Amino acid sequence: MARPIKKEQIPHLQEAIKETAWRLIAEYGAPALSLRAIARALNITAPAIYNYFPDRDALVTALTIDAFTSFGDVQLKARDSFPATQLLERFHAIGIAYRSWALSYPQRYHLIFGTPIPGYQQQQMEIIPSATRSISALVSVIEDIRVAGKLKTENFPVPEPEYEVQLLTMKTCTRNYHALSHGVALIVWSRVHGLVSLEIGGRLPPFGVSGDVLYNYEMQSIAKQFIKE
Amino acid sequence: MARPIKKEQIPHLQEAIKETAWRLIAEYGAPALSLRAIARALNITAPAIYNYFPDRDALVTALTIDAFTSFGDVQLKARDSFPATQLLERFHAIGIAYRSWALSYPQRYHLIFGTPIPGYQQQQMEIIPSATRSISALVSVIEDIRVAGKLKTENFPVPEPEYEVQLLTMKTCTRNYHALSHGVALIVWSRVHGLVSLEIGGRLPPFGVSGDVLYNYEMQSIAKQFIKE
DNA sequence: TGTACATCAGTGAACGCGCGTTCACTGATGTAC
DNA sequence: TGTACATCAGTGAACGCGCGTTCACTGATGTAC
Repeated sequence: MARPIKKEQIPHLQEAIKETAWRLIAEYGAPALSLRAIARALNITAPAIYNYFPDRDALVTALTIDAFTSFGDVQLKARDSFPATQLLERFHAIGIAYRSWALSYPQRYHLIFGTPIPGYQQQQMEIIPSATRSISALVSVIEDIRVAGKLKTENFPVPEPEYEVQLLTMKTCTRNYHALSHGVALIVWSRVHGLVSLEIGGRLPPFGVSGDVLYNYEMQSIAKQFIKE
Repeated sequence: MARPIKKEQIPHLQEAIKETAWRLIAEYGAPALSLRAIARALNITAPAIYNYFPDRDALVTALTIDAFTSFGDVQLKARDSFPATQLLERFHAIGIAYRSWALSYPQRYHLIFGTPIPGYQQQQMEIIPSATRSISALVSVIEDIRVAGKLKTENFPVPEPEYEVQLLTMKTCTRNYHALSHGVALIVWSRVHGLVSLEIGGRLPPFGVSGDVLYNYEMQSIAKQFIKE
């Protein structure tokens, strides 16, 4: 049984724990993260951590939410770096920011978008809001493009009728976008994720084309396929 | 110091160890794999495994090579299910086989293409041949398409001159394809990998379009972008 | 201003666990004569 | 055909390790009077 967490505590150590955890994750990867290693790095005893997180999984959940939030902040900031009328620029800025964040924090990217940790799918509920928000920048811009009549969706698969039901849980988190916008965003995301995850996984190098160049090409391909000019 | 492995040993237990390892990986994921768990499942003592693999990493390396080999077999078989003249059909068959293998063996897919295990990049050398072979089906078909003059590569980024040098290590494993073929194959692979890894990671469901439908759409998009008809 | 007391963040010892790996061994198998 | 011997795959005990988590505790801090 874990100790109850009191809200009056000074958040100083709580933040220090998370920062140290990120440092260790960046160095050794998320699966190797241990409470004792964090405590060691902070010159603290391991049980002290239990004053701030009920157990190890709760810490990982908090880190995951923080990562999604940080990533979402960057995505939304990129979108809003152009006025709402310049949809293509917004789309492009989001794409650039996506890769840039992943290259800056490869282990955070792996934590939130990489191979799911086995036996750690339990409390997904707490993560969903921040995860949904993190991709909302992309979906919202694609929805705006659709509303402006500039989304090319010939041949795009039509979402099933029960789509509405499946999406109920997310409705509290996002605007009620058109199903096509969600679909196109998903494909765009999968392409960007594919390239970025290969790059930060170190599987691109031997092919003579740098990550930047390939990524720019892929972004242009995506825009050409889905956006009318 | 690990015991030397004698070649005269009956391979029966060696195979049983690997099969059990795959079963455990399928159930609990690769990072959780332990020699003791394998031994337990086989009604064997853990040290017995050292008669077949010098240490845990060697076992994981062997499993990785097997996974790449099995995956490569499927890819090559898919390619060769159509005669060398029907390039588009070959291309399509490879794509279908890619997703199908990943869905059948999600944990193997994660092991070879997913988040790299931290602190386990050492003996990549032993893996490279099987890994290179595993994607050679795709590259070879794209090269054939290029040679047939049917590859669309307008705007495709031109590989750097030092490309030749970087590729030296792979030359023993693959035919000497044109750099553009490698580049296009890389983009195609990243798209397919993006969608498939999201699907087997369980991150597609709430979007109302099934994995098959999305995947078929994506394959058609790829073909339309890169292949002249 | 000074004393008694409550709070509670962090300590230190301890728990039980599973892990990789080593080592001397054993006992079945198979060969040599 | 029968005996002596070598081989060696698998055993069982043991090692040292780091882990998550519990628990009774302590000692600084801050409040009440």
